[in-house]
Amino acid sequence: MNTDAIINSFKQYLPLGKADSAALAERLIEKRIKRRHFVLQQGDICRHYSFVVQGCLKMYKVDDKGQEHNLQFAIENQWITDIGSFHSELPSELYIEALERSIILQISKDQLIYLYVNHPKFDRNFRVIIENAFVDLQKRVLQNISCTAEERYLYFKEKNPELFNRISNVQIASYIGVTPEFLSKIRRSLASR
Amino acid sequence: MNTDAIINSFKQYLPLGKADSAALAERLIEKRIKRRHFVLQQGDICRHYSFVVQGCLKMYKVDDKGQEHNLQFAIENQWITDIGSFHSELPSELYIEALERSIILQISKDQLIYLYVNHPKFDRNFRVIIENAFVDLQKRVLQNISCTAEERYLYFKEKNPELFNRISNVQIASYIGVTPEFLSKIRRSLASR
DNA sequence: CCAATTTCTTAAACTATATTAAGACGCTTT
DNA sequence: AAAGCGTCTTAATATAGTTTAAGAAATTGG
Repeated sequence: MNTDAIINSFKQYLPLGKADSAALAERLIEKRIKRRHFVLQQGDICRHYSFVVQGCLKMYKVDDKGQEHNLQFAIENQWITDIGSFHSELPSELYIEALERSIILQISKDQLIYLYVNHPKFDRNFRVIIENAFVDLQKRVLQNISCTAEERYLYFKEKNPELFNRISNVQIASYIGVTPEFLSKIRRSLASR
Repeated sequence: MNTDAIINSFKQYLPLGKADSAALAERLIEKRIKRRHFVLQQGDICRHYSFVVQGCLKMYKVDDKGQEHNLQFAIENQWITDIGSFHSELPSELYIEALERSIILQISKDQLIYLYVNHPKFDRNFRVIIENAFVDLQKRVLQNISCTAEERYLYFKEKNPELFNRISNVQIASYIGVTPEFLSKIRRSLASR
């Protein structure tokens, strides 16, 4: 199990010392997920935070009509989890599914609390991670209530260049909240300018 | 300055001891805000977390066309701040404005960090507050990309009964992301069933 | 490599929402 | 009482986005 990436990823916040890193490494579980396989399914309790070492995951909800709505993607060095279910220990309404063959590192609630209590840096680090995610999510809400689908598409492309070239337009359409047909129309209109 | 409400509000998470409560109370600033006056204006750095003791505030963005888009409301016992600006110390793009004559308690970044370092319960408490806000925000994104305006309106009403009867329809329309005229249409259609 | 599946696109008809303009109502302020 | 202001509504017209259906191109699984 290679934990370099995850330990490295904390460097941007409060870097971990040797003891912190070791404590973390001991508590991680590595999983390999095939394309189209699930890390979390609706109805299950989300028991882990997952860090993507390699690959790409999506988290989404399926509505009454069976349509999928993408809430979040995660590629290398990003975290993904249903925080609501994780903390409440109630069944999740979401799926987390691999878009590519992926390798993830997971930590359970018990182990995370152990880290919070015994290695205070994790407390701070995870708060910063959530705060950043929160700010991004606020921007997304503002966009959803104030921008056109075309603007949301261009913003997604600009802010996620890596992801943009890695996933299908169907996935992007589901994320920005339009049908694939309409996204196709947007793309044609943009191309012809 | 009455700090009962704010100390009480932490009870639902990790209750504060006497020393914690006193440390917090010492670091709060009380402000009285008149209707239509600002706690934060676009271009200013957001220097405080604000806790509403009494009254009602809204946080919103003004777009290029001068339209307001409501990101968040806060009534009694709720927190409001531009977390992005607060942490980055960069100018905010948002306004926080009083919809009613309000009383708030504010804490600055320095003082908050002091609490985090010397009274670890605040670390945990503020993380939980943000996690809960994060989960609500995710639900709102999911709604925005998957529900009709009518569904968003009904959900808002159900989840915010207090607020619903306290603010104008113009404010609700701006929050759910439709024009006031269209909200009026939705309401007529609902009334006639 | 083949067969199956998914993806992307097009177009026409339809539905949801925005825009513009106008008038009615209730609240404040003078 | 009058004037002004914000709110709510209505309606006509315009635009944004969905639905349905179909076919071609690309990707994937065996």
